[in-house]
Amino acid sequence: MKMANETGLEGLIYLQAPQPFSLSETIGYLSRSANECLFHVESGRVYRLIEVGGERVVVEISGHDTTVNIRCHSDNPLTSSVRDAVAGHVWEWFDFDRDLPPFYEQMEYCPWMKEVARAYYGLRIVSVVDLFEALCWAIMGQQINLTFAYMLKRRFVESFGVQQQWAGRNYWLFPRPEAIAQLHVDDLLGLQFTRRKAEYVLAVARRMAEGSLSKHGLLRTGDFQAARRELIKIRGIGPWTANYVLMRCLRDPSAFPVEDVGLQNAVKATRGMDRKPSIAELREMAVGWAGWEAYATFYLWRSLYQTVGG
DNA sequence: AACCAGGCTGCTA
DNA sequence: TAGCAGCATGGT
Repeated sequence: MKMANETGLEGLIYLQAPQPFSLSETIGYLSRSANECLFHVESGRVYRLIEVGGERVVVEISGHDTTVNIRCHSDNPLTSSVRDAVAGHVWEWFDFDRDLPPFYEQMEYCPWMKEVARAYYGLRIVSVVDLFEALCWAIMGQQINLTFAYMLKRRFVESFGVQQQWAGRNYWLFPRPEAIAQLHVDDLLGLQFTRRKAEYVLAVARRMAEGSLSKHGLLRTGDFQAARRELIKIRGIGPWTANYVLMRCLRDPSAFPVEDVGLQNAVKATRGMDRKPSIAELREMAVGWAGWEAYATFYLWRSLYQTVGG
């Protein structure tokens, strides 16, 4: 991983953000749900508990578009290796490796998408760094409204996750596959998982716990298509879920969850259609996005809700 | 109260 | 191979 000008002093890390980058748009995206249980936004700052190198650190993110400040709160003094790992985590979280100008150049040829691209200029895909979290979140979100999906996630996290307090507030780490692998379907039915979703999540947890499924393994060849095929072989992971995970976790900029109802509704609203586009129509509309489908999708999702800004 | 929701599986033809 | 019923449950 390449990191630009990362320096640190005690618990403070400065990341020089690649340009363009908009921290306020990013925070706007992170503010989309009041029901989010894994991080929160307060006074324009993002707070989240992460675990890197065996160390648990509450990161507090502030700053501006050119420099992102990460204040680290931990029980132990930060070693340089943990500091590097925190910096790397945030770097990936905000997709700082991406060279974004080609995306905007390409969107200029799509009359309606270029407006969306301009509206959220500097927004980068906020990734879900942990593969297990990304898979579970996608499975939980299948065919239900987002409000209910957030509730399912909260119950799952608060039942089986790792809790830590800082400054009088509870923070949670997403449950580990090893913990979930030991559960039974019945343990999740009480959280209002459907039987199917419970089966899917447990099977994914067991694969990850035994090591037959991992982020590194999926990315090993660098072939996103191969990763997609491997994911779709798993029961409960269909095209939408595979593409969602490729987009949010494996960071394939061409991943395209075309089956996504939210995306369809965003296109309908953006283009003033009187109905949702069919999947075939959406594919046709997206031919000009080639290579950047994930970014176009993310921007369209962003257009679905309004925030007061960072 | 019907219809929708960030789909997937497994059965039919 | 393609089409589709059934799933299961909360939100609006």
